[in-house]
Amino acid sequence: MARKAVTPPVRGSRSGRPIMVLLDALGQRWTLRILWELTPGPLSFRDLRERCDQVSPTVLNGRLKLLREMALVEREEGAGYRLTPQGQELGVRLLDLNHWAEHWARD
Amino acid sequence: MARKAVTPPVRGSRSGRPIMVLLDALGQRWTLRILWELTPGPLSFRDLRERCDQVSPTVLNGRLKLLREMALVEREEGAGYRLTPQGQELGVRLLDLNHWAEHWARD
DNA sequence: TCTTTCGCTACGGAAAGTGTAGCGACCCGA
DNA sequence: TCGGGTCGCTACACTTTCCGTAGCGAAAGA
Repeated sequence: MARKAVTPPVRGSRSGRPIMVLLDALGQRWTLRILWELTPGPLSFRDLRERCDQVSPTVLNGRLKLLREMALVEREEGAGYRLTPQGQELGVRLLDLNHWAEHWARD
Repeated sequence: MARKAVTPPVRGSRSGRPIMVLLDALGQRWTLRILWELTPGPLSFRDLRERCDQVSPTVLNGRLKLLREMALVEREEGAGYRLTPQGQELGVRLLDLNHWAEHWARD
């Protein structure tokens, strides 16, 4: 498919629209979950893995790499991984989503 | 989710927390994109597929089935697929996300 | 030195996604 | 009444991604 792509790895869409880049990244399994688990505070690689239902380290590392490239997550010596300020802004949206989900579950 | 009842497999998490169900569903490829493409208005199966970079009909149908079970999307005779009121609430959040993404892209 | 914990990688098997072809139902104009 | 077009959707073989487990090298105590 074309998604193997020409040059750049944005994979999901060649439109370049930021939302597409975002949707595509968030649409990979565990990405949203990882952000969610990091919103309360920093976590070590292993702890983060545990929170995410023991997701395989291969995938976790891949996602963290992606999220770091997107400047949503960063690694801090000693404290493990944490959201960047930009990542926290996204986290706020996730919290809102959580709020909505609670309500949605009572349909 | 509670809606899908007891036994099976929300796949991502056994916690039952709605946000987990949601994150898991949205974390499947194309799910977020499909919701996004439906926010402006209803689309036929084929049109929707075209908007989603010609995603394979197999996957598209699978996602639509899931989204319908989650009561986020419904099919209307003649008009194709469209968001339910609940789906539209989610769409609002996606629009907000879009707004943020535009800003985020200028990092 | 021995042990523990850290982030992270290797690798083989399993699952999910992809691309193409095409079916049955429906409509519409000839 | 016969194509020809569109609709939603499925079948199926192929490819990519993901998973689960094992384990490495480094660092930090004991």
